[in-house]
Amino acid sequence: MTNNELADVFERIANLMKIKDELVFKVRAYERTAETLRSLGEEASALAARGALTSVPGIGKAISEKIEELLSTGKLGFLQRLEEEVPPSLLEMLKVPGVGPKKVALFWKELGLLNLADLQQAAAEGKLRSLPGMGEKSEAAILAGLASLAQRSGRMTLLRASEEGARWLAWLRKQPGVERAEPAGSLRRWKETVGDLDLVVAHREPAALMQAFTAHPDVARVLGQGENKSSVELKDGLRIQLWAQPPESFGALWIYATGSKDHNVRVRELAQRKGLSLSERGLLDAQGNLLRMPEEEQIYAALGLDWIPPELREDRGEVEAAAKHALPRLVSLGDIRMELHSHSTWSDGAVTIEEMARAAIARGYKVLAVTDHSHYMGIVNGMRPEDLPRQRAEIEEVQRKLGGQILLLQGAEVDIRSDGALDYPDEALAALDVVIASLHMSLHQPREQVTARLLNAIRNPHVDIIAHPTGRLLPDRAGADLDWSAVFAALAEHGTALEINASPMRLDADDAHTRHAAGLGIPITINTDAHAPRGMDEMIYGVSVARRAGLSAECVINTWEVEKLTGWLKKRGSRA
DNA sequence: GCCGTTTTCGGCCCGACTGTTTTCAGTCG
Repeated sequence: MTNNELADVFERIANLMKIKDELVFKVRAYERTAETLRSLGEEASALAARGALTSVPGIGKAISEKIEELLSTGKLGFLQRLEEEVPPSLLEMLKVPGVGPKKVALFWKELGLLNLADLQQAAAEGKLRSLPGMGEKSEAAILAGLASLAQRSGRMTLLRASEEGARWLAWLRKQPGVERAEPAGSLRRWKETVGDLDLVVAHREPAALMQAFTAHPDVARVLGQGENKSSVELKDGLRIQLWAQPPESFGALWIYATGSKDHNVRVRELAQRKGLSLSERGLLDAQGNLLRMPEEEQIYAALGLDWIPPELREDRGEVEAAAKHALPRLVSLGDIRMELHSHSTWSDGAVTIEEMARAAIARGYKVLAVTDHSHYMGIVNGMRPEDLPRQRAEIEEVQRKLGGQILLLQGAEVDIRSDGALDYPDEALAALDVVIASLHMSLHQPREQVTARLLNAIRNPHVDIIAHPTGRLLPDRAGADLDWSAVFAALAEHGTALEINASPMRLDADDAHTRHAAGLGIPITINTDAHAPRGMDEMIYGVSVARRAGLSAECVINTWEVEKLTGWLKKRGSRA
C-alpha cells in the first residue's frame, strides 16, 4: 500500500470514530497519522521494514501495529469491526457543508438515513426539522449544501488560486478603511492545490466591509457573515473566507488564517506552556491582558521563535527548529540562475531557440538548456536522432549571436518507452550536453513495471535528470504509482538529479518526495518545462515546492555557478 | 491514541458564527 492509500484508511477511521462519538483526542491521533503519512516522503513500508515507524512523531504502538497489519495483509481488523458498527456509507454525508459527525449520527439513529440520497429525500420531505437541535433553517441549509456539493468542483491549482486571490485582494484594497489585505491559508503556504481561498484584512470597523463583501455581484451564496469573519460561495463554486482584525492585531490574525491547522495547534501549545494563550486576536497573558501585535514576527518572537516562512508551517518540525534558531535558509526565486528544461519549435514549443534564449536572458538566467522532445509516437513533433546535428548548428549560431549573455546547452527530453527503453540510442545521448528522461506514456502500468522503466533510465550513464517523475496532472489526475524507495536508491547511487517540474499542473516531484530525496543527497533541479517564454514565469511555483521541502539553494543545481554546473555535467560524461 | 525541561498519568488550541436555544452545541478553520 502507498502512503496515500494508508492515509486514506486512517482518515476513514477518524471519520467513522467521530460519528461514533469517540474521544476527540483519539480521533485526532488518527487524523494526524493520515496527515503525517501524506507528507512523509519516504515509504511507510520502508520505515516498517527497519522497525522505525514509532520514531515518527505522532505514531505510537497502536497505530504502528495497524500500519504493519495493513502493509502485510492489505486489511485491518480494527477498521472492519468499526465498519460493522458504523455504516461507511454515512461518510458521504460529512461532505455536505454544515453537516458534521454529530448531525450524521443524529440522522442515522433517529431517521435511519444511510447516505446522501436518504438525506436529500428526508430534507425535501421536511423530516429533519423536527429533530432535536434542528429547525427549518437548518433543514434549508442542508438542502442548499446538497445543491452546492453537487455543483462544486474540488481543489484548484495554485495558478488559479493565485489569480483569483490577486483579483480579490485588489478589490479589497480599494474598499474604504482597509489598511492591509493579504492572502492566507494554503495559498500563502503554496500548497500544491488550494480548496478555499483565505484572505485577511486589517480594518478598524469591518462590519461595512463584510457587508460589501457578501453583497459582491459574484457571490452566489453567503455561508456566514459576522463582524470579524465572513464566508461566501461564488457563482463558479469557489469559496472565499475573509477575516478582519484591527491593524494592531494583524500579526496574530495572519498566523491564524495562514495555518496550517496543525501548525497553529503546535504554536498554541507552546504558548500555553509559557503561560500565554494565542488566538487570532493576539496573545493573552496570565493577567488577562491581550497583547496585540501588528506583525507575525512579533508574535513568534514573544514565544521565543524565529519567524517561520509560511511554506514550512505544516507541523513537520518547523516550530521546534524555530525555537532552536535552526530553520533552513530556504531557496528563493532570486537564487535561480538557469532553466534546464525547455522546448522550442524543434519539437512542440511555440517559439524559436533564439526567442527562448532571449526570454531566459530577460529573466536573468545564465544558462538555458534546449531540451526538445524525442520522437516517440506519443510526443507530437518530436525530434529524431538524425535531426540533432542540425539543431546543434542552430544553437551554436544563436550562441555566437548572443555571446556571453547566456550559455546555451543542447539537451533532449528523452521519452522512456512503455518497455523501458530510452527513445535515443546511447551514441545520440552521448553527444548531448544534458539529457532529461521522463515518462509520458503508460503511466498506469503496475508499480513494478513502471518503476522498472524509471530505474532503467536512471541507470543509463548519459541521463542527468529525471523530469516530472510521476507524470501526474493537478488538480486531480494521479500519476504513476512508483516504488519510491527503489527510485531514491537508484538516484542516490547514480547521482542523477530529480526534477521539480514548476508547472502548476505538475509540481512533480512533490514537496514530500523532494524533501526526502534532498535528505539523501540527491541533486534537485527546478525547471519550468517552458514551451514559450511565458512558461518561464512559472518558476516561482517550482521554487515554492522546494521551499515547502525545506531546501536551501545549495541543494538545487540550477542555483549553482555556471562552472559548477558544467563541471557536474562533464563529470557525468556529458559533452557540455 | 500519543506523549513527557512539571507529568509514565493526565493532559491534549482557540474563537467566530449559526441556529437552536433561554445558556449552548455543532461546525468550521
